Amino acid sequence: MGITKSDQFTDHQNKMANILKALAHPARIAIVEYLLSVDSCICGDIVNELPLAQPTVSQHLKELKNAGIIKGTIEGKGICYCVNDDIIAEIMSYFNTINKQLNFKKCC
Amino acid sequence: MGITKSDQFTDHQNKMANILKALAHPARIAIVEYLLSVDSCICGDIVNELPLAQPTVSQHLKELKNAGIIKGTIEGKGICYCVNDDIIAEIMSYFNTINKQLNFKKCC
DNA sequence: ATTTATTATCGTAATATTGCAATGTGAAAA
DNA sequence: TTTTCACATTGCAATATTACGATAATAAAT
Repeated sequence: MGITKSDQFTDHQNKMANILKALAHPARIAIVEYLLSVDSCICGDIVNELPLAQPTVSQHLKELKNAGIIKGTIEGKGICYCVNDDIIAEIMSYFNTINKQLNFKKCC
Repeated sequence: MGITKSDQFTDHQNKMANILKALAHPARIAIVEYLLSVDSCICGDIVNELPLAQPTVSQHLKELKNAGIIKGTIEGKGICYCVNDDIIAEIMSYFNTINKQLNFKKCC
């Protein structure tokens, strides 16, 4: 099928899966890493930094934006992008919980 | 196309994307959460816990195993599964780095 | 040896994702 | 206002993913 049975899982499970899906592509990882590699917002040159055509980059940026991973604000002619620290905190908190549960297991 | 240009990105970017992709599905999130919800290894009843058919669950388990997220050891008739703490640590370390870089940014 | 229980694999259908050329849009600059 | 620049959208082709019925494989139990 290719269709996920989202309704069979909890909202939180679907939410986490969606957030992680947004990061589950090397181009989108590369975009996030690039946004972090400079001291301030990036206005304009993301396309030139990636080995992909402009429409492809635009699509990846859209997916990151939809998942809440990055924020974009219009700045004159171009757009200013930066990483949304709230969602990074959310991801870290999720894996922290997982890690805590792991510590209580004496296993395998 | 549907084909990712992996060769255009670094090994680490591809590796992180693959790890996160393994978790980027609510069924696989649910599997991990279930494995953590009990005190020891799970031997046998993962299929009954999920709202999916047995071949589908088997396929998801395989993807989690391939990505190194879970480990499975044959235990008599069934298989004992548990979460691989090494890879959870790796994920946490990655987002910790991201978070540190975020703190140095005064942005947007 | 046959049955039973558990997991894996195959084949296939439906849908999703990735990538890009072509084209559209909107705002600043000329 | 025309051009230019930056980005978005559309449309399409190629490939990947998700799901499951049918069936195989494997090992314990009978």
